[in-house]
Amino acid sequence: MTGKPRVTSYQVAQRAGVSRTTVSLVLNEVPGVNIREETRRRVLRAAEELGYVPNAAARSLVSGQTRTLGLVISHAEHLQVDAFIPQLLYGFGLVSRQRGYRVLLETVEDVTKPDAYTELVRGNRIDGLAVLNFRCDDSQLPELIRRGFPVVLIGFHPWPGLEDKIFAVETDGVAAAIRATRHLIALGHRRIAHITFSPENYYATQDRLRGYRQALQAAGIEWDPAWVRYGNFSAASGYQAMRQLLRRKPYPTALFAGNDTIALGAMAAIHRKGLRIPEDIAVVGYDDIPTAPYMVPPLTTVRISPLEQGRIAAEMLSGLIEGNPPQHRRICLPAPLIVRESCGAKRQRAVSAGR
Amino acid sequence: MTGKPRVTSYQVAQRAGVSRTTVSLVLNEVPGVNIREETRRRVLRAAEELGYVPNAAARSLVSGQTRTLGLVISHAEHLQVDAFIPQLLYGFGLVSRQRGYRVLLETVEDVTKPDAYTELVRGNRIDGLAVLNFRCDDSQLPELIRRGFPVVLIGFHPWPGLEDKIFAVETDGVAAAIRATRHLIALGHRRIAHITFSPENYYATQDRLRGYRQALQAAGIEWDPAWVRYGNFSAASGYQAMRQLLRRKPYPTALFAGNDTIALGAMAAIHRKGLRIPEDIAVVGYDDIPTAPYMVPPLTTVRISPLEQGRIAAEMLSGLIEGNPPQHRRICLPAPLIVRESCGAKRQRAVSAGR
DNA sequence: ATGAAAGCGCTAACAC
DNA sequence: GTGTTAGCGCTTTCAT
Repeated sequence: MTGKPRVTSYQVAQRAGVSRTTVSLVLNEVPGVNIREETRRRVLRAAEELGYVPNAAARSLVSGQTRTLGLVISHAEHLQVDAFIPQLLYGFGLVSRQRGYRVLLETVEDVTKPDAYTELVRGNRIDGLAVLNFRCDDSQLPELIRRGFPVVLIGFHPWPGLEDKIFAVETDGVAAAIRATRHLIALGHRRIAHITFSPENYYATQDRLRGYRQALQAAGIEWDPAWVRYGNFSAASGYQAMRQLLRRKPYPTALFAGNDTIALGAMAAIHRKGLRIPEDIAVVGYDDIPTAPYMVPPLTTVRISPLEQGRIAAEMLSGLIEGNPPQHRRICLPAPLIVRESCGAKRQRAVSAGR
Repeated sequence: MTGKPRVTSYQVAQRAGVSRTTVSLVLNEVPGVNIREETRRRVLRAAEELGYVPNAAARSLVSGQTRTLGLVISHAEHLQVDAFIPQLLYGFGLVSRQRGYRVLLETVEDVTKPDAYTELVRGNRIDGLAVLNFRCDDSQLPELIRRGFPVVLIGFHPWPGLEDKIFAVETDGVAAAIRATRHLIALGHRRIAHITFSPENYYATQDRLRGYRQALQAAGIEWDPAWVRYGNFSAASGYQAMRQLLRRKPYPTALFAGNDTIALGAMAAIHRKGLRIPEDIAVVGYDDIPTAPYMVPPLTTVRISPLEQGRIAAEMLSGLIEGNPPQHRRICLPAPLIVRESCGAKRQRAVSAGR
C-alpha cells in the first residue's frame, strides 16, 4: 500500500553499524545499560535520518503492552445530544497523550451484548479501560475487575462485593440534586416538577431523582409522581415532557431538569405556553453546559466537570497500569450549584461568568 | 496483571486435537480451504469454551493489518463547545464497528507539530486515517496521501497538485452561506452582520465568509468590514462579538452567525440589549444543532449532517483500505436552509420539527 | 484435508 | 559495552 519500503530496526542497525539490540537499547533508553556516547549518537542519527518508528504490533507482541487506553461509551447515541461526553473526551485525550497513551474509542450501542470491550481486553488491544455510562446489568466488567485488569469507572455505581476493588471518578449526584431542589424550596416553591431519564438508564440520573425526592421529603412536601416525567437526554424530550406537565393545572411553579439540554427544551415549552421564567416557572438544570449562561434566561444549574473527570480518569488509569495505583479509590468531585437567573434568585443583569 | 492464563491458538488446537494451522483456517474462514465439518465443529467448540480471542498484536504483526481506523481531530479544544464533532464521532463509530474496525481517536492540540498522527501510520497502528479540521499548513498529510496511504478528509480543502488523489466528504459551505445570506436579503435586510471564526482557522469557515460576501455583492450591497466579527466556536465568543456589533449605530438588522452556538450567544446579547428577534434583528445560524428548534426563538439555520459525514467517511475509508475505492472521490452533501422563526420569515407557532 | 515450519519486527536473557 | 539468540502468537506457504 505504501510506496516506501518499511524501515525496521535492522535498517537502523545497519546504517549505524551496530546490532539491533543496541538500537533497541538506545532508543528505549533502557536503564542500567551504559552505551558509549558515540555509538548512541550514531544510532539516534540513523534512526532520525531513516524516519524510523518502531512497529507497534511487534513491540506489543513481545512486551505485552500496547500503550493504548480503551474508552468505552455505552449508550453511544447520547453522543448526538449530550454535551458531557465530548468534554470528557477532551480531558481524557489530553492526559492520555501527555502520558504517552493512545485512545481507542469504543462506542457501544447495545450494552446487553457486552462482548464489545471484552474483545479489546482479551485480544490485548489495550492496557486499561475507562468505562462511561455502564449499565447496572453489565456482567463482563465485574469479572474484568476481579481479575485485576486496570479499569476506571466514570460515574460510580455500587457493586456489591466489589466496592474495595473499584476505581472511579464521580460527582455526588444525590447531594447535588438535593442542593438544587432545596434551592428551589428555599425560594418558596412547593410544586416542583422533575424531568429525568428513562428509569432503566444511568445510575447517575437515578441519583438526581433520589436527591430530588429526599429534598422534598425533608421539607415536608408530599411527593407527587405526576410531577416526575421521563425523557431521554435531548431537548426534544424536555420539550415534550414539559408540555405534558403544563397540560393540567395547577402548574408546577418550578422545574428541576435532569440535564441542561432537557432544561432548554422545557424552557421552550414554557415560553410557548406564554409563561415567564422565572416569574411563572423557575427552572434549574444539571451539567452547566457551556451554553447555559446564554440561555433565555441564563440557566441556574449544577456544575459537574466533565473535562476534569476525563483528566482524572486518564490519570488514574495510567497510574493503575504502571503500578502506581491512585491514593484514593474513588474521587468524588464537587458539583456546586451555579445560580443564574432562571431560578428567580437573581434579578436580570449581566450574563454570569462562563466557565 | 491478569490472573487468568492467556489463551492462545495453541490451547485451542490442543483441546480440539488439531494443529494451530487448522485453528487459524477454521476461525478465519479462509476461502478455498475445505475442512471436514466435524473438525470444524470441534475447533469452534474448543475456541468457544476457552473464550479464545486472537492476540491482536500477533495477528497484525504477520498480516500487516490492524483493523483500526485513525480519526484525527485537530483543534481538539473544540470538542468542548462544538456540537459537530460528537455527532460525527457517532456516525463514524457506527459504521466502523459495523465493518469490523476499531477507532483510534487522536486529538491534536498543536497541528503545527504534526508528528502526532504520523506516528500512528509509521508505527503501523492504523490501516487508514480520517482527518477532521486539518490545517492548511499541515505538511505531513500530503506526503501520506501521495504515498498512497488511505486517507479521507472530512471537510475538503483544496490542495494544489493533489486534487486527483484526495478522498473527502464535505458540504458546500459557500453555496450554503449564499443561501442563508440571500434568504436574509430577500426578507428585506441590507445591514447584515456576520460572526465567524478567527481567520487562521478552518477552511470551512472561510467558505461561509466567502458565501456571505458573494451574496451581498450579488445583491449590490456594499460590504462593510465593520460588520464582520471574529470569534471562536463558543457561545461566549458569539455573545462578545454581538455586543461589539451593538455598540455603534446603526445596528445591523440581521445576523448570519458562523455556527449555531455563536448564534445562541449572539441572541443572548441581543435580548440583553432589549432588542427583539426577529423584529429588530433577524438571526440565521449554521449547523442545525439538535437544540436549534428549542432556542428562543427557534433558530433558522443551515443543516449540515455531521452524523452522515461520519458514516460516509468511515465507509469511504474502509473501502479504500479494502481495495474498493469509492466511486466518487469527493462526496458533497446538501446543506439546506432550515427556516424557523429567528429569521422572521415565519410567524411564531408550534416548534418546528427537530431532525 | 491437515500438519510442519518459516517468519512478521521487536525485546531481553545470555554470551562474549 | 555490544552482539547472538530465542521467542512473543499468529498466518501462511509447502509438504504430506
